[in-house]
This record gives sequence, C-alpha cells and structure tokens, in this order.
Amino acid sequence: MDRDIRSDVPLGRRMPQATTRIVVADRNVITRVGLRSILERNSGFAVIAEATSYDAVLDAVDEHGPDVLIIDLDLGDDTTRGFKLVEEISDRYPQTKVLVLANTLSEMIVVEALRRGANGYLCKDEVKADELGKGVKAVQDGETVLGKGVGKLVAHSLGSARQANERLTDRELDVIKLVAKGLSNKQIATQMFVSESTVKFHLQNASKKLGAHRRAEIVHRATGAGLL
Amino acid sequence: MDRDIRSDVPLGRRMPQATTRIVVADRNVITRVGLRSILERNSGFAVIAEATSYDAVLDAVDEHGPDVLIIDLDLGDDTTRGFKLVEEISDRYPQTKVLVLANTLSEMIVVEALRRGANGYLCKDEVKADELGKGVKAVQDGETVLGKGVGKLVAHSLGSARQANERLTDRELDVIKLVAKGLSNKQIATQMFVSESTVKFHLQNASKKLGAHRRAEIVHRATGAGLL
DNA sequence: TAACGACCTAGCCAAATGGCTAGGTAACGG
DNA sequence: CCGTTACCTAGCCATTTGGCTAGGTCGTTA
Repeated sequence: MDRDIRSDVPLGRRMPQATTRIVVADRNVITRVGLRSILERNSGFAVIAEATSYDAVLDAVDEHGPDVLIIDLDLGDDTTRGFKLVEEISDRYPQTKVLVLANTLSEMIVVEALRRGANGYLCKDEVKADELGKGVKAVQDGETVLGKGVGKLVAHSLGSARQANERLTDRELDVIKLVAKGLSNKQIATQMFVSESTVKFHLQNASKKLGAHRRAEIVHRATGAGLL
Repeated sequence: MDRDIRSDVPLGRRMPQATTRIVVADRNVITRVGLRSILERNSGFAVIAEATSYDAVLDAVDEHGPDVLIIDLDLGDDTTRGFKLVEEISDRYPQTKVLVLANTLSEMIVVEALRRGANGYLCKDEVKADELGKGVKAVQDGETVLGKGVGKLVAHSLGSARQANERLTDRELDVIKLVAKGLSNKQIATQMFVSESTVKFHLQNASKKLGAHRRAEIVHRATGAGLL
C-alpha cells in the first residue's frame, strides 16, 4: 500500500499547485460536457481527454497517464467489460486513480467495482456539483470515496455474510437470460444443449446466490444488479 | 392546430433574432450543467431556469413561460407523475414545447409521452452535441423530434396492431410488482386482500398485454418498459 | 339504458416449478 | 495428491403455474 508513504511527506510539497489531470469516460456527451464544466469551474482540475468506448479509455490512460479517471462502467453492451477495464487500469497504472460514476445504484456492481480496484464510486443522480471536485481530490490523495447512498450498500454487503457466494457463473447467467425471455426449463435445456436437470441445477444455484426463491424474482434481482 | 398559421407568416419576422428561452428539468446536476454548456455554446439559446422536481418544473414553466422545456421524465419515485406533468404543461401552456430527454429507451414510455403531448423524445446516450440544438429549434418550430433509435420504436408501435390493449391497469401493475418480489399467487392474494383467482386473472390479462407467457417474462418486460 | 372497462371470484387440468438428495467429469492451484 | 470450482445428470414429490371457461359488481360514458 503506497498510501502509507504519505505520512512521511508533507502533502503540499508533493504536488505544489499542480492541476489534477483527469480523463472522463462516458458514452453520453451531455455528461462529458457537464463534468468538464463543473470541474474546470474551479481551476485545479483539467480534463485532458474524453473517451466513449472501452478501448478508447485504455488508450487515453496509456497516453496521458492522468491522475484520475472518471468513468461510467456502462460504455457498451458488455457490462463485465467495464469491470475488467477497472481491474486492468488499477493494475497497470496504479498512479491513475479510478472514480466510478454510475447511473444506477446496485450493491453487486458497487462491490464488484471496488473489489476490482476502483478508488471511488459516485452516483450521477446523487452527487452535488461541489462533491465532484472534492471526490476527485480525495481519490487522488488515496482515499476511497463513496457517495451518500453508496456507503450504505457497501456496509450492507459487508454485514450480510455472503462474500464468495454472490457471483453468478457464466452458465447461470445464460440460463437466467433465457428465463427472462419466458422459456421453460425444457426449452432452455434444448437451446443450451444440456439436460433439463442441468438447467434446474443452475437455477437452484443462482437462486441461492441471489437470495431468490422463484424465477420471477431471480430475473428481477439480476436485472436490478445490472447483470441482464 | 395553430402550427398551420405558420405558413402565412414569414418565419424570420415572427421572432427576429430572438433567443430561444429554455427550462431544463433533470435531477442530475451533471446533465443540467452539460445541457446548459452545450446549448449556450451557440448563442441563440438561453437556459433561463433549472428544475429538479415535478413541482419545480411547474413553477418554472408558469413563471418564465419558456419556449422549450427539456425534461427527464424521471424526476422522482413516481414514474407516472412525469407523464401527468407533460400532459398538464402541453395543455395549459401550449406555447411551451416539451422535449423529453430520457435515459432509457422503452417503447411504452416513448409512446405514452408523445400521446400526452410531448413534442420530442431524445435519448441521452444517443444524442450528439449538435443534435441538441437542432432538436430544440425543431420542436420550437412545431415539429416533432424523435431521436435515431426512438423513431424505430414508434414505428414498431404503430405497426403492431395493439393500440388500446397495451396499457396495464393499476391492479395489474400491483400484482406484477409482487410477482417480481418472488411471491406466489397465494401470498399476493393475501397481501392484496383478494382471492387467488383474482391474482391469476390480473396476471393473465397482463400476460396478454405484454405478450408474455410466463411470470418471469412479465417481470422482465415490465422492467424493460420502465413500469417497475 | 346499454355498453364498456376495471375489478373480482370459481373451478378445472395439464404442465411447470422449487427444493431436495445423490451422483458424475474436467480444470486449476496449493 | 487433494481440495475447490464450474459444470453436468438423475429422480422424487408437493406445490405452483398457465390457460381456459363462466360467472359477478361497480362506475363511466355513449
């Protein structure tokens, strides 16, 4: 943990008057412009690049080595891609802090993002203008920033004793997607080239992980968790 | 229809060099700032007020009588409230054009908004910066503006022969919400103080309206339609 | 008044589901 | 080599479901 070094070094000296260099990643123009406006309102922040795709994020971080990456995990169809990206960046570019800025608030997503190395998680609908700057500064200083509602979720996740069991496997997710389309176990089995027993098996496991008891609830929870 | 008058009057004369006066309604600061930035980039647009709640929208429109209201229908917990608001405004303030700016794209929501009097429907993740200004101008001129993906949805809605049957009743929605929570028909019946038969009845009707055959699919579709 | 829509109830039956136990394989890392 | 994880299969049984037909009350609207 290199944030421990900080206590040895006076804060003001490390970056005298430096502006925080930021890359913004969001598929939404309005959000990108808004972020830029809000952040550059107080000097001290400079948005040096914008990205609208997973690849572009990687390129931008690689090229500019920003202090902070503000990213909406949902840059494409593949939700899991966002997580991988966070992991990759916090792995390969530890000097770049990752601040996730999400549309929705889902326990599973928050926890997963933090687990993969995100340094902060804010919710678009929740943040006030001044909190943005503070958040960016904070993650840059090595703190972990959680938005108001986000904190509760994380606490809840720690409280309930499910640590390892909550992640769905690929297969389970496949089955759930077909369930959501209204297929019966038999139909799903046919489509996946497995037996009906296997389908039931995956659904049972998914049920336990999601804390659901009926397929309708499974679909609902998976949707809420952004898995679908 | 007073847009017919337009053909009698040269466009340039009616509003010589006038700036378009806009009210922006969105609970999200970033979006509000972003919109303002993008729109006021070209002079000709002035954001004269912002609102973050349904009541505030009404106040702002009443006070300023803007040319265009740009609104995200999702300003609170109550989804239907947004629709009522659109209806009220297009009823009482016909000179104010309503341009809906939504996060998600759902056939039912688009159709409902337009039915209630919205003059345009754009999707945040879809619009490009220049399209915003054009869209605002267009609705102000009495045109109906639909974003790229939005048009297809509306076409689809017109094509499929379900006009009247697609709207869920309050009761049906109540049942669906409980189904999504994983309750059985019996449990739902108890909670709603009706018989199990009634619950099944509502679900059968909802199934037909949504084109679903299993409760898991009902939940999925209702979610996708933003009803949940 | 009659028609309509939303709401409520009942019963039937085949099919689907949920919840369980009890097996199996293959791949990976300690 | 052993433990773990993901994956696959089988069978049992009570309960739930989907889909149907056939009634009923209200309140609004034509």
